[in-house]
Amino acid sequence: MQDGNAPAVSAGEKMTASREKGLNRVLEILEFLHATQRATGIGDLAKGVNAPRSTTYTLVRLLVDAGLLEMAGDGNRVYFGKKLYLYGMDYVRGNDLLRRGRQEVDHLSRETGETSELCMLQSGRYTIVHSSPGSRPFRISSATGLQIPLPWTASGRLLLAGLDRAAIEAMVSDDDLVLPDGRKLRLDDFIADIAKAGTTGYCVTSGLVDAYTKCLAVPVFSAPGKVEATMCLVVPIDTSEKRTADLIGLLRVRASGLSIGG
Amino acid sequence: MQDGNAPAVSAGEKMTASREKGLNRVLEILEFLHATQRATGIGDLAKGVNAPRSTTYTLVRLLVDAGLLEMAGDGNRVYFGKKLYLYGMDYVRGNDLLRRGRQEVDHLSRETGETSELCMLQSGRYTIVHSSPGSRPFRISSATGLQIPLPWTASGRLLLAGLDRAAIEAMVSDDDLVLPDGRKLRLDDFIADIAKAGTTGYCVTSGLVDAYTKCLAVPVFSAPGKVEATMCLVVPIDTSEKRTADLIGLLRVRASGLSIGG
DNA sequence: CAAGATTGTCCCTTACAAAAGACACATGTA
DNA sequence: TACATGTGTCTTTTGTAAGGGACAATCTTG
Repeated sequence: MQDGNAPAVSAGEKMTASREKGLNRVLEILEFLHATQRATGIGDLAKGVNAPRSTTYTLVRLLVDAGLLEMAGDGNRVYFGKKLYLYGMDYVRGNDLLRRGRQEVDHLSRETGETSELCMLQSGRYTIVHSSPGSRPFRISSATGLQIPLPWTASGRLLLAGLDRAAIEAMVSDDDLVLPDGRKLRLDDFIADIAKAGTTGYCVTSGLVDAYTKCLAVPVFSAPGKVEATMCLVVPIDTSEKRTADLIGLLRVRASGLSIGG
Repeated sequence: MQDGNAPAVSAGEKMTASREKGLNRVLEILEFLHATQRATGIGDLAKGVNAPRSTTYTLVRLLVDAGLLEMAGDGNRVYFGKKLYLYGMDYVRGNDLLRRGRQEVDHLSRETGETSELCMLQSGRYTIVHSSPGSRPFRISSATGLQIPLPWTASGRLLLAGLDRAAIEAMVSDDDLVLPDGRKLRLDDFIADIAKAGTTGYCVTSGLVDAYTKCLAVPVFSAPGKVEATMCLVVPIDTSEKRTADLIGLLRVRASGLSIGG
């Protein structure tokens, strides 16, 4: 039986330092680069993913040869490579929803002037898959690919609609319920929100991730009842009732255009 | 010394069947999916990359958990996952040239009505990184990510400009010199073409990949003398001298806008 | 419905990759 | 001039993951 699932070690950092599988190391490397969003030296990379230098060198060379990573201009830094871009484009091509969703989001933000986003569940976390900045002087943009705890967002509530309590609990850790400002949501309230969002067909949250914005989200269905993604608008928190309602109406129309059998 | 670079085994398929590294298997899987461009069953995948079934199952599960692959809608097929899309977007974000190049290509094809492409070297092969179809009734489009032997294209000649003979020979296999219609280029002619393309600053090839098209290409520089990419237009082979010249002129202007210190 | 092919899971063995660490060579900085 | 810090390459050891193969559970198909 051994242990199997990483024992979390939080701080200790000794943990028998058992051998790691190369593939996992690679996944960590990619994730690390995604998190840092910049070309990184191999030494730093080794530190960042907590891997031996020698191993890191070997893996990086392999990945560079394969084209998944590229040496960044100046010298000894690496970042994502063309291959990953090509694979990503393949994903888009194979995924109608994403392709059309991106267009719709771009269109929406031009039309409304507000920041617009397409969001999906990504291995149990809320992920901004595509976003288009609004025309407001102050940008409220979160980077594409950003992963945020589900309870922080309106979209999160919609994405979990239709799941039973157990499934929801499995996806939401205790930490996730703590908002950026320190407040802590009650799990029951969150689950109630989800149920409500599921029935009303949209969700609005105010001042959750920050104090200045409201998030209006609607579901996009891949099959009746199955929420595949959400589209949302991020607007100033003082947006009027009427405009909010109008925007939600617009969102719903557009989302239903994207949905399949929803 | 062992062997190092895969001995090609063409047909025999016995080759001591030495153990393969998991990471390499993964790279093969990704490459296979890229080549087939469709969701694939795990069994077929195992056959496709010539790996044991058990290994393939393990690796696929790992990759699906990591989000690099996703189970495709119907049942037991897999294809690229959201993670790869996100990494790909990171690549674009970190790569000015690609970002601006894509825009320029889209713009060019709208402006001229011709199919327009951005091409780069990708681990020693010519790769269409982005393409935008023209407005002609018959589409002359090759898929993004397609890899083609360097000698078949105008862009290939430009991408190799600046390299010495040895480097060129290393990049071009004998097979690469055989055109789709069976004709075989002479290596010396090809190298002469490269030199000429390097000095004139553009390259035109007629009827190389197919009998109906001409390819007009210009280099994009990432540093003086260093060709990082090419932009090209694919036009009907009977395009007039004058229009051809005009288009090349346009291409050169746009490419120099993209270039850095070129 | 039997015979064949395909799918998903599990176990055991051993070939081999990950890790540790030594080395040579750059840098920077007291 | 020494001293720390970072980089890139090599070698050796050993823990473990890849591979082979066996299994039950579906789908095909004549």
